[in-house]
Amino acid sequence: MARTPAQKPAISDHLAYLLAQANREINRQLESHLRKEGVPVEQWRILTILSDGKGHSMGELADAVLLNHPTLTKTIDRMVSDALVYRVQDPTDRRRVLMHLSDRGKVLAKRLTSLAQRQEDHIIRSYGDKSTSELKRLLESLIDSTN
Amino acid sequence: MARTPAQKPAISDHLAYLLAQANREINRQLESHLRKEGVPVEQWRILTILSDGKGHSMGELADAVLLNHPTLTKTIDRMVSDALVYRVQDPTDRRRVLMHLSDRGKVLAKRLTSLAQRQEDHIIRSYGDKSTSELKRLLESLIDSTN
DNA sequence: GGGAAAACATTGAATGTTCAACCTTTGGCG
DNA sequence: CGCCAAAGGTTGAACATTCAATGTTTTCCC
Repeated sequence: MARTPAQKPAISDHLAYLLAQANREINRQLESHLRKEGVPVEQWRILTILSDGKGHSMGELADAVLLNHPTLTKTIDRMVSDALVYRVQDPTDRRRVLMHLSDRGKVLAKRLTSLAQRQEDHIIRSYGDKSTSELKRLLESLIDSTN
Repeated sequence: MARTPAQKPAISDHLAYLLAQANREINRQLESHLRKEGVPVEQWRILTILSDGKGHSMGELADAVLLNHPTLTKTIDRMVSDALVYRVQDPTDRRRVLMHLSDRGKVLAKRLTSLAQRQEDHIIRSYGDKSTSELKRLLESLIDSTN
């Protein structure tokens, strides 16, 4: 009697795998766009978050830019050396440090925004407007469902 | 005259950011499931790919498991030390090395498959069957569109 | 056939990340 | 008040990843 083949679980059926693959691909693309300014993706995220002009604590920042604390500390050390950002002690809570963009940081952030926008446009062109929005919507709701 | 506010580009509008965030979240989940066997996600991928019983070259594997070559070489070194996999020189092309699962590796792979499946089920329960399939479909097509 | 170029995998050094331990400051509460 | 636990951030050592360079083997092509 012919049984349906037991169909090995292909790894590409796993959401975890597809996400990792898509993320890798898109991240590569973004990297290659940001290469013009020689800035790593993580620093682009930091600069973008800080662009709102408010001071952000290290904890907030770490969450927002998807880095864990020690990694962020060291990344920020580098950016301070490059005079892109600076630390200010929070006057109302002296455990906390508030990060700010320097003038140099602001200028760079602006240039990066436009490079990142260029990537986004590129994706939309090759992948489609409709699909892109729909994918974003689903990702947001997936992220929500994990909290 | 009231202008619409210039709406700073929020980072969470970027597909690149949403993908990174979702990937991070789901990867964490998967990690915590695999923790029962103390195996990193990358090794789960390797074991799963090799589970088809065919020998895979390092190059193939690197692509399939989303690692670049030097990283894979070193990961495989560890797995060889743990007697999970072994190298065989390709008889038809002596530049290549074909990777195989050891018996120990096969046993572990089986256990991991069930842990990973448990995560997938968990996602489907909390996020929904429909959304999950739709998200997978969109991710696949995004990945396609980048090649 | 023979020599140059490409493909495959690995290596060592430089770089980046993580884990656990640490210091300081704050908040809670007896 | 005074103590102790928790929160915020940093550090140093262990670990993992990356980049460029290397050694083989194969392919191409004259």
